[in-house]
Amino acid sequence: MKVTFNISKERKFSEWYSEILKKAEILDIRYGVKGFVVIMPWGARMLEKMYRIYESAMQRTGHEPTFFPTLIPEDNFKLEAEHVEGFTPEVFWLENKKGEERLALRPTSETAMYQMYSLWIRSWRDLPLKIYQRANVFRYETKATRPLIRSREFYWIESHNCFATKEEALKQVKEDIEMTDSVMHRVFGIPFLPMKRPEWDKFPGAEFTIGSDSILPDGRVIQQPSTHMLGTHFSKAFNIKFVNEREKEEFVWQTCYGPAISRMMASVISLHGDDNGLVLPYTIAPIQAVIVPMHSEKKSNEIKKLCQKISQNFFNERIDSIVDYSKKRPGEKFFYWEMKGVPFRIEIGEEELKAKAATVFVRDTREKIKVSLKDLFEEIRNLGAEYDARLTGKAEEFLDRRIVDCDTKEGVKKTISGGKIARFGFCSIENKGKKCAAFVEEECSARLMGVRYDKDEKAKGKCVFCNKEASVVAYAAKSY
RNA sequence: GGGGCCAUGGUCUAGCCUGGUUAUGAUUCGAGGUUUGGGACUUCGCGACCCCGGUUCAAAUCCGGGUGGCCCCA
Repeated sequence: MKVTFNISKERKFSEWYSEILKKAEILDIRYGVKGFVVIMPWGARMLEKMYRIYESAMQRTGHEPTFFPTLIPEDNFKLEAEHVEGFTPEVFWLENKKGEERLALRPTSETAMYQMYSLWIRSWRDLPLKIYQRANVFRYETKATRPLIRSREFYWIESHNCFATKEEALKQVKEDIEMTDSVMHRVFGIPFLPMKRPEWDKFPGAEFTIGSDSILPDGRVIQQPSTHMLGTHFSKAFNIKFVNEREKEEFVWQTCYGPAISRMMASVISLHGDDNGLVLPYTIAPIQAVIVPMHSEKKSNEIKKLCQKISQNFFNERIDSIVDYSKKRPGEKFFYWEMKGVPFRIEIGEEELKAKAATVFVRDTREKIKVSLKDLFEEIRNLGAEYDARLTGKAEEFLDRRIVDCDTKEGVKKTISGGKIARFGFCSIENKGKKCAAFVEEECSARLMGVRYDKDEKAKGKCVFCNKEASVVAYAAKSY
C-alpha cells in the first residue's frame, strides 16, 4: 500500500492521530459501533508486547494471574453503594428472559472478583492476596469517543489486592505507582505525574485515588493507571473477612490498580511519533529491525543470503526482524517502514558486502550509521537502549516544559487555555475546596488533577481562587 | 449537556444548490513492460452513491427518521 504522510503533529495533533492510526494499520475504526474498534496486527502485536512486559512486572511483584468472567450479576454489582452510583450510568446491561437477573458487562471487576475473595480468604495465612487479570472492560461513554484514548471497550490489566493491615495496603499503593514508573515511564517512555485526586473525584468506593496523569502533544492530560486505596469499603460490602493471629475476625484492607494497556498505546503513538509517522520504542516495536536488500545486477544472491543470515542471527538473539523482499523500489520501502515506526533499518547491498558492514538507519534521529557485520546484533541492542532512552528523555522534557507555576486565577486560566499544566496554591482537595475547583472546571473547561503524591510540595501563600491560606499545591489542565 | 459540519470504489474526492447520459478525477489493488542506494514511469483491468421510509414518470441529488464519523462550546 502506498502511504503518504504529511500532517504536522505539532500543529494538528487530532488529525495527525487519526491519520496515523489508519496509515500505520494500528486500528480499523470502521466497525460501526460507537466507541468500538478493530485492533489490527500491527497494533495487536504492540499491545501484546506491552501486555507481556506489564504482566511480567505484575508477577515479579508477587501477583498471580487469573481470568474472571466478563459478566457480573446485577445483585453483586450493587453491593457497594458508592460504586454502584458511580458506575451505573456507564454500564452496558444484558437483558435476559423475564424473571432472570440482569447481567452487567464489566466496567471494572471489583464486584466480580470480591465475591470470590470472600470464599477464598479465611485466615491471616491467606494474606496478602495479590491477583491480577488481563481483561477487556466496557463503559458506556456518552461523550464523544476517541480511538484508544476514550473508547467504550478497552484493554487493561487490573490487580486487586487484599491485606491484613492498612499499612500494607498503603504500601501497595506505593508499589503500584513504582510499577507505573518502572514500566510505563521507563520502558514505554511515558512520563507521568502521580496525582492524589480531590475528594470529589476519587474512584467510586475508594478512600482515595492516585491517578497517573500523562500528557499528549496537544497539551491535554490523559489519565493513565490509577490506583485506589479501597480501605474496607468493599470488604465490608462483600464480607471478605479473615481470622487474625489473635483469633479475631477482621475485614481485609484492599487496593486495586488499573493500567489500561490500550490507552498506553495511545500515549506511545502520540508522544513518540513525528511527522513521518510512528516512532515505536525499541522494546515494544513489533519489528525492531527491518532488513532491506538493495538492488544488484551481479551480487543479488549473495545479498539475499546475507540478509537471511542476519535475520536468523537476530532471531537467535531475540531481536524481532524481517527482510523486506517485496518488489518495491528502495525509497518506497524506506518511507513505509519509517511510517510504521520500526526503530532500525538495515540496508544490505553491494557496498555493505564489500565493506562487511551494514548501513543502519535510526528512526528517531533519521541518521545512517555503519556497523560492522560481526557486531551487528550486539550493536543493535545497544543502539536500541540508547534509542529508548532518547525517546523517554524527549517525552520527559516535553512534560516538564508544560508545567507552569501560576499566582493568580487569571494566570491559571491563561496557562490552561495555552495548552499547559497550571501549578498553583490551592485551599484544599477535601470537599471544602470544591467551590474553588468549580472555577477550573467551568471557567477553564479543565480538570483539577489534584496534588502530587510522589513528593511533598510545600504550599506557600494563598489559594489563587478564594484567597484563603493555601494548604496544597494543585495542578490543573485540559483533560481527555 | 448544548451547537455545528459530514457520509459517493480500499483511501481521498467531483457531481447535490437547479432530480434525467455509461457517476468525475486521483490514489490503492491485480496483470504486463521499462526501472531500482530516499515515495519512478507506462499500458490494460477490478472496484462506489451509509440504512429505512417519503415525494416523483424518474432520487447520489429534494424531504423525514435512523446509524456512524469529525469539530467547537459547557
